[in-house]
Amino acid sequence: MDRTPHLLVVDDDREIRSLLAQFLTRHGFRVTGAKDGAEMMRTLDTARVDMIVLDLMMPGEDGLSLCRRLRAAPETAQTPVIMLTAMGEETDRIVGLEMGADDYLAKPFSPRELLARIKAVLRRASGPAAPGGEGGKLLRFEDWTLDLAKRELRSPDGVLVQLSAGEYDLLVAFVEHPQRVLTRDQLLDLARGRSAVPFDRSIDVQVSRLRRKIEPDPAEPTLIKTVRGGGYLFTPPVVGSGGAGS
Amino acid sequence: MDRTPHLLVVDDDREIRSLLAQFLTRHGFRVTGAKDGAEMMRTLDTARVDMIVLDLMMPGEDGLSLCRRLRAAPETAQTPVIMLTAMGEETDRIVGLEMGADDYLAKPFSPRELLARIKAVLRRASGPAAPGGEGGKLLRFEDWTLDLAKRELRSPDGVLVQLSAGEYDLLVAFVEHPQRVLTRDQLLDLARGRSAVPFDRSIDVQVSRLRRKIEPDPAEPTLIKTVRGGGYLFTPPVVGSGGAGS
DNA sequence: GGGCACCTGTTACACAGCGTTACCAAATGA
DNA sequence: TCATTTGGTAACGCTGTGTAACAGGTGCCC
Repeated sequence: MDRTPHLLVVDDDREIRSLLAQFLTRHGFRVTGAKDGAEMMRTLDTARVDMIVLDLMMPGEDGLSLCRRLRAAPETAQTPVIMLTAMGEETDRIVGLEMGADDYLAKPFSPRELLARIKAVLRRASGPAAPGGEGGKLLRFEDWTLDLAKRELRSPDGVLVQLSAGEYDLLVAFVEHPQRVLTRDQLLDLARGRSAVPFDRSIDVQVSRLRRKIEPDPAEPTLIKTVRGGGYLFTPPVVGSGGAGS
Repeated sequence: MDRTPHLLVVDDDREIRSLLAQFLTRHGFRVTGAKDGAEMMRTLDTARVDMIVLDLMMPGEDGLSLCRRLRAAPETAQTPVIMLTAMGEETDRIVGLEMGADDYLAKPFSPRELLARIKAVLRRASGPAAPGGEGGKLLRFEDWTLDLAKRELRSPDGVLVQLSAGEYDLLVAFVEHPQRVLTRDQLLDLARGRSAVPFDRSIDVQVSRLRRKIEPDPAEPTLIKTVRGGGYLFTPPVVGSGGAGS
């Protein structure tokens, strides 16, 4: 299962579609392009889409009309829409928001801005139906299951593993940033919300305690690897996560 | 150990390069300058670079075109780019995604602002784990398998070979630049992110240790050959992703 | 409130990784 | 051949990491 948020970019300009796709993919999204309303509808018919980035000005049916259709159909009424407007279309922008877009962005816009808006809208929408964002409550790695709602960890044989609060928080920090080297500072920030004091060894000790509970052989760790001079690395891929932002 | 982020500043104006280098160095970054695309590529070929600050307007190949090339090459597709644009005519048209940069800054800008953007982009770049196909992080040479996600090396018979962090980093440097002579300086930069001190023999020693673990006969190395007066050469072809070249 | 169980950060010590040094061998050049 | 340069690697010491032991803190129960 793939919980990476899936974006649908609708724009008649092939160049823009491709640049957007490239940029957003690089930042952890799955992106599909559509050159017009028909292609958009075809995609929506067959794929789960977490959000639509919609150009306002398009030949044929324009973004406004498409947005109205999206809102009218029950399957897409809840799907967030970000509207791209050309500069100087201020009035249209208002109409766009009235039409049911969740946000808008005036061209030309900076990539950083687009990314911020997308994340904000996804976060806002991740409450009820949308499974993107932080939606998934079950995270799986190797054959372990981490239940974020219940704060429970189940081993591959389904046994409940008792974790202390600190161990659990540390594990969540790892699981939400898998396959990346995390410094002790980052882990301290993610799991404890504080920064390091000189000669702080608390992360080391906590990692050691966590390993004792989840590693098949704590003396030869495979799940949580040490990177000398760097920090620690959670090695297995994690599924069920929406890849938390920074 | 030197894990300070390495920035590559590309600008044809020697003055600007030097000022930026000075300022950013003072704020804890390692900075390399390049006066044009060719110099940029040469640096990227042999050094680990965490981020590129790229001037848009340059004689010869301009920033936009360079940025496209960066995005097209698998080794640099993920490297964040901040674009420096001259305020004025072109700016509005270009500012958007057209450039494929992660952020942009209009000249004249305050150094403080650049610093803030750099930090923001670096923070963001380490956010969601790089996508691009799950489990695609496998590199193979001869019959060895190097798993970049898990930081593991498997021998031809599938046995896990225990590598220390330093040995692993060195091997990655080799594997990512196979079949070309790498000087000790380049290896030091790629594997340790630092530059050589006088009479530095650490690479020699580390190569020796690595050979002991991966060469069939360490006395007669075949994988890592010594190039007298030049450096070392990783001989086997590497498949999986990103052969060097260009 | 006192006793108790549990958690978490600190300290201390053992050990392993890495850079430096030193010495030797191999390659190069005369 | 010898002299010189260059690379291989053993040995050593510094530094980073694993973890046992300890101490203070917190919440619970009687």
